[in-house]
Order: sequence, then C-alpha cells, then structure tokens
Amino acid sequence: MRRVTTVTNTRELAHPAREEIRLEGILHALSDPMRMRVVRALATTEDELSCSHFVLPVTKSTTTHHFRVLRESGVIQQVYRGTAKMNGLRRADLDALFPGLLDSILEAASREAGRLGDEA
Amino acid sequence: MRRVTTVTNTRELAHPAREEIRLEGILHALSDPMRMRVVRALATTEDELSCSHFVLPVTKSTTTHHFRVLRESGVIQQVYRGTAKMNGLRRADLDALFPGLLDSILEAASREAGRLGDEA
DNA sequence: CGCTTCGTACGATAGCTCTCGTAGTACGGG
DNA sequence: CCCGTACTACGAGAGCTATCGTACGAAGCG
Repeated sequence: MRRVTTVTNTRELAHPAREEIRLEGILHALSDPMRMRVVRALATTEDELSCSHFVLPVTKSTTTHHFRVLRESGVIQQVYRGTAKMNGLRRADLDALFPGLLDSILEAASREAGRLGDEA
Repeated sequence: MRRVTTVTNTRELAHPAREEIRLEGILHALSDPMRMRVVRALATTEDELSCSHFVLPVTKSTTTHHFRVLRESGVIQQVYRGTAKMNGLRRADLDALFPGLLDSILEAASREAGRLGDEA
C-alpha cells in the first residue's frame, strides 16, 4: 500500500545497457516468428506501440513473455504509460553497436514474407 | 554388405533447396556461439574446410550436431571427400535470398569480437 | 468505491537443444 | 585383411523455451 507522490510512472523495467547487448541474444530473439512479427511492426513506425496493439495468435501471458525476451536482449525498450506498456525499437543503440544489421535483417524478413506470399 | 561400383561418394547429405531456406532458421543457427565461430571461420576463406579443422571446446559428437544444424538450416553445404567431410558457406544461395544479410551478421560478429577483446 | 482494461507473476507442461559417452560405419593405407 | 582416422548414430541427461491457465496488481473511469 505504499503511496506514490509523483504523477509519473513508478513501475520500472530493467533494460540492458548498450554495451551489454549481445549479437547472440539479438539473433536468438529474432529467430522466433512471434517476436520477429513484433519487431517488424515496430520498425514501420517512429511511434511507440502498446503491447495490446499487437494481435498475436498466442495468449496474453505468452505475449508478455516474448516482449520480455525482446527487452532483455536489448532489441526493444519498454516503458509504462498509464495502464499501457509502450514499446519501441532501440534503433540508436543497435545501429551504434552493429551498423546496418537491423536493416539487413528487416529487409531479409520483408523479402521472405514477400516470397512466401505473406505480403508486406 | 551392399557393394558399390562407383568410385565417387556414396554417402549423401540432405540439404534444403535454396527456396526452402528460412530466415528464422538462419538466425537460430547463428545464435549459438559454437556455430557462429564455425561460420566466421568459413567466411575467411574460399576453400572448404573439414570438420576436424575446427577445434571447438566440445566433443566430436556435439560438433557433428552443430554442423548438422548449420547444414539443415541452409547456412553451409557439406560433402564427403574420402573420410573427411568438407564444409563451405552457401554464399550464393544466401546472397540470392537475403542480399547483404550474411555480411551484416559477419560484420556484427567481428565488431562484437573486437569490442569484447576476442580480437579478429 | 467498484468496474474495466492492461499487463504481470507463478506454476505447469511439452518439446526442443546442447552436451556427453559409447558404440559403430565408411574410407584409405599398408 | 587389418588398422587408424574421420565422422555418425543412438541414448541419455540437464536446461532452456514456448505455451497455457489462473490469479493477481496498477491505472483510469465513472
């Protein structure tokens, strides 16, 4: 029952620092179809998207799990905004660490989607 | 006891066709340190390298396992040459499917290795 | 103060995966 | 024909992972 005086958010989320991000972790995170889907959606916009914005064919707890994997691997950043949890790609960090990598992977994903008829 | 009349190799290895290669599978294959190590070594040369050329800190059966994962995901091609099994990157196929992807990942791996002091 | 919406925590389960050891097959050389 | 080298197959174990369901907490709305 601790009272909070600030208007802003209390719930904090642990993110790896830029230097802690590992290529291995990124590749692993993106090797799951659900997570790749999320990242591709995030890449299409500058805005942050809420978790509930995504409609994945899995339950909500599983979705939470995937977002956590993405956050802990350093691919996305998450912040609470009211009841919603907003998600954004860590573009600056990823580009600084591995220039061109994210774009190559996104391009590859897009290519494959097109090739397999998923479109987009 | 089947006798073979041909002089060339009998043992065939199953490889995915180019169109069967999946990005997901590639990323997963490369998200393992041992396998990334192998791929990085293969990328440094045009030649094919035998499995025994690699000295990984795991047993031989584990090594066999990793090579199989790489082959089945379409990252490498393998062929028997006498008692040896030669390995080569499937550069042409990968570049055709996902232009720039392999190089970006290799570059990222190299960057991280440098950053972490592994050198090379 | 309830109610709703959004997301989390926890426990469970099935399946995969990395690892090993042992036993075995294929090839080439003497 | 036997032996050594190179790699495989199989079985097993420990650990991770994707998934679910249920129960819960946090924020906002009326």
